[in-house]
Amino acid sequence: MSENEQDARRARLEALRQAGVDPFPARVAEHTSIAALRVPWEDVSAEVLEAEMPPAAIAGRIKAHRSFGKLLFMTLVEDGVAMQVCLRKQEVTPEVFDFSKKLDVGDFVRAEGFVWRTKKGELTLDARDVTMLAKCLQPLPEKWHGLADVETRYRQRYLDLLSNEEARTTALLRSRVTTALRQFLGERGFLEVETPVLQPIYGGAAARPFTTHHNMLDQQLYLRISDELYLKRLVIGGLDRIYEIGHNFRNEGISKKHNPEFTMLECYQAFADYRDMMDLTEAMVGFIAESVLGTTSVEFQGTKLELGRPWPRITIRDAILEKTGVDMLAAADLPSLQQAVRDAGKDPGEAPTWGVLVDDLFSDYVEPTLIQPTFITDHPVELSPLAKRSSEDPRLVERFEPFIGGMEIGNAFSELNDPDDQRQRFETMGKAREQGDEEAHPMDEAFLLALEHGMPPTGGLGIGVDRLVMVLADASNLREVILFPHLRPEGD
RNA sequence: GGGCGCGUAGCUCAGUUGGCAGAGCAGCGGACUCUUAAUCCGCCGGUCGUAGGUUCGAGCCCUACCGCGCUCACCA
Repeated sequence: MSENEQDARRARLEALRQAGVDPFPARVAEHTSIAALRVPWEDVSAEVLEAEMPPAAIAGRIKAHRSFGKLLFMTLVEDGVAMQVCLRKQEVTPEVFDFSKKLDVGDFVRAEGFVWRTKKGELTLDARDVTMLAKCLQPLPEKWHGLADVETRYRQRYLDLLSNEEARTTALLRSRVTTALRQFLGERGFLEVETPVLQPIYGGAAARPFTTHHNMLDQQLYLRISDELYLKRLVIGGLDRIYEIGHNFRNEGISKKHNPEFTMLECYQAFADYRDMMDLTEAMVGFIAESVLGTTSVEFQGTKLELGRPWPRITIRDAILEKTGVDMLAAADLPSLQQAVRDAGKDPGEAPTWGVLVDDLFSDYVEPTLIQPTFITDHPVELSPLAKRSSEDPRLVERFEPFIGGMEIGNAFSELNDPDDQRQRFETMGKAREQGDEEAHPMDEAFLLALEHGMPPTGGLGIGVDRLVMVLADASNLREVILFPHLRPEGD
């Protein structure tokens, strides 16, 4: 016979049907989870098991299948936990033995028998009956080397999860992170809310949006680039402590730190400012690390990070001054800042405005050095259209960004609640748009109307959940912590 | 978008100077009552990413394209 493996599996599927066996039954007869079954018997001796013969039934996917003449072993896996099953020809009907011999790796079965221990000491289910739960028609990745092809790991993540322990570990870790996040915020009285993904006007960040269309309304809509403007409306409405964990969509480049859709936590606390949000951020990240890893000390890309509080708080002015010798506040317009940069022996580049040059200096000379958790604070107002002005310097805002591992993992500020100032900021952004800045914020009259109804002093915080998970999972690429990262369509 | 690298059997990978496309695992047939990467014997399995070109002859050299990775640029 020269059939390939798929054909062979199809043939066995047909044979089952011919024999009157449903290869995809709906019901699974009574069984115990493998994890739960192992617990009471893990340390019980072969002699005791032999004498007691505890009856048991388990269900799982066949991970390995080894057959001898009159003896057969297979390993079942259920929810990540494995257990060996054996069939002895003299103990089962010829039908059951024959059926079991023809099972494929990847099939799901239920096995019923007695808890037992082999001569090699392995806890095993000595089966008397085996039934089909679901046929697997495709061969699974090789048992020894697993699945290494990066593209296949992303496109067919289920294979990655099945064959690479690390993929499973990361998925579990990510889930525990969001659980811990909800626990942390819930304990502090924050309410989880949901706001629109489809928005008539996008806002809350500087980014190009994805555009879509509602057919019946004949309305252009955008996939949100941020939840911010809706969450603030809720604060105005008296929901004083709220958060949302959801996807944002930004129509930009893809890199190991950027996916077109990513998970953002945004939370807002009325009667708080950005200092309070720094306290909250430190406590939150520490709590999450402690919850999922049991420690705030983590290894990230070869460096030990201490995520416990307190984190240094450095103004963006001081950070740039320290790394470049340039004082952005002493050189408070574009030409003088450019000159200061040149005087420091560095290239000011093509930055069109003072604020952008500040941002460039920060990105080039400071950001890569922020390995240990650090708050960078007090950004130029020009870069922060939704943040409240600093009472000490109107050129700056009460804003901070937390950095870990050289990555920006969030953004936060004392929220701008002066509707007239907010209108001016929008208008400034409007001019930038006219000058070709596609990422500048569009005017949002509905949001301004909401602000005019009064928003309390409020602290707002956004955390890039994917990047935080990267740090905790020691992942070098965002795609490792996103189950289905965006890829180009498969070519031919 | 630029640069560099990669793409060979279902999976993991070899493939020499351009000279008949290979191994292990998986699969198929057989042996086997304690294996757990089972073992042993036999067999099947290929659009060498795609399309062109050079050559007597291309997995290998050249060109274009597709996909993936790294990196730079762009970008929170």
